[in-house]
Amino acid sequence: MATSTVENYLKHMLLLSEGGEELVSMGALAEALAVVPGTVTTMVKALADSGHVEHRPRQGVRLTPSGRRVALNVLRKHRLVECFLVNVLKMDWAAVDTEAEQLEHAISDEVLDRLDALLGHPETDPHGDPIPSRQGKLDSQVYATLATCVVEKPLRIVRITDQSAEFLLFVEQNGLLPGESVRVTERNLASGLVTAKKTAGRPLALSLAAAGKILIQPTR
Amino acid sequence: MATSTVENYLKHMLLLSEGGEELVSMGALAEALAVVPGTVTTMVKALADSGHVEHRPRQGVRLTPSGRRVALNVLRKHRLVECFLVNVLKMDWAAVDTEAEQLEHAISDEVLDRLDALLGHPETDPHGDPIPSRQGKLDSQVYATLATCVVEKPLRIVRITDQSAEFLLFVEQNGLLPGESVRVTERNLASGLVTAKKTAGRPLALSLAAAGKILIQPTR
DNA sequence: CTCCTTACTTTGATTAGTCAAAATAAACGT
DNA sequence: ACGTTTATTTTGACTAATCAAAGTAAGGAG
Repeated sequence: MATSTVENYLKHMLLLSEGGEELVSMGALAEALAVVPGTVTTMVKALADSGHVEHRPRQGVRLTPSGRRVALNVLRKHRLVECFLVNVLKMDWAAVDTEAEQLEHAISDEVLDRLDALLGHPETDPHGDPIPSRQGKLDSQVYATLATCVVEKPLRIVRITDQSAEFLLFVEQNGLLPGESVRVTERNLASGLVTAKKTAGRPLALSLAAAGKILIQPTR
Repeated sequence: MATSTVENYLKHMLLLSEGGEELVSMGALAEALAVVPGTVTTMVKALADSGHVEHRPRQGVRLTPSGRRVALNVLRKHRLVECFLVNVLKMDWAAVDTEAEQLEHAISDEVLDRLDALLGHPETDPHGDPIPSRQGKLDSQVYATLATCVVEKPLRIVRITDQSAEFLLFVEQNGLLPGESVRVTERNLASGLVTAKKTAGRPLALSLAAAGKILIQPTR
């Protein structure tokens, strides 16, 4: 069995390679895992020996099919646990990521399946992040964001791509949860400001950086 | 925070000292934790340094109040998780101990409290083992067993003190679950055999060793 | 082309937890 | 009381994961 450290390395490689790039850099991984780069190099070499990754020295690292399988399983656990914590235990949206970080390494596949059934086989977690299927299929649809969408068109929020409690709290308090309807009334590249408005609500200003973390799709 | 290894040492000390004895021996701990005795000695000395136990060289070890507090918290997590797995996820009675072994170190106090509420503040887990209260109170009532009770008196099974899947499966298949009514029709010390009979059922023979793992109380 | 910056790798050391096997102490039987 | 058994402790070594700091490669900027 993979240790939880190994599971974390693989999970973060998956998350970092989601964003399109093929090879994941040591620096990005070190950042994500909160360790120094030297540690990552060492660990990645070990992971390469065990066949979970392919390491191109000085270039980056890529998951092998076996590594990807492990990573998807961990991600599935993480996101289903988040669903459980929010939907069943009614926990705070912003706190569940930290909790799931621990639980994802402790729950068995058996528990995972039963949790999945209990929750009615959800397709996304409370933040809108897609849940990998039992067979390892992960929805990798590319969405527009409040920073890139067409102005004045009606939109639906589908996903928040920042798990920090701080940002999630902000999102929650301004009613920008996945599923909500919204439209962008103004976008000023020069000032870096985006103004969004819920169907029945006052306008809300956000930075381009923040707007870029809110994924949307056109309504209808 | 205590590592899960530390939590396991403390938990097993608590369980081993439940049986009345004051000092827990290195050998018993090593056995329970499936490590060699030398490892336990080393670890116990570290635990003593951190104030969780009091170590009497060549005699044994005892939990300090702080160690006991940690141990009770872990045990509470373990047993509440077992309740959850059986009552909510409908998992197999005999399998949940192993699962809980992992989860007890991964769930936060926050999740613990919500789980407790969800389950309706149960007092015992599915095997009848008492759940420590949030304040650290643990029911330490001493029960009679099928090996020690009065013959022919009506009894109620309250607890099974063996978590091995093998034994639990046997218990389950013969309907000796906690809550069931039963009486001992015969006990032969020479042959080491106990015969038990459910109110409406055929007599069942067990060894004294097995009978001693089934705790009971007289009905009414 | 050379120097500089930046990312990456290597090296040596550290911590937690473990085992094997040797050393020691206590208890026990005759 | 003496030697033997048994439990415990000690010692030396190992693995996983980590960091600090020194070394190395690759890609610009001039």
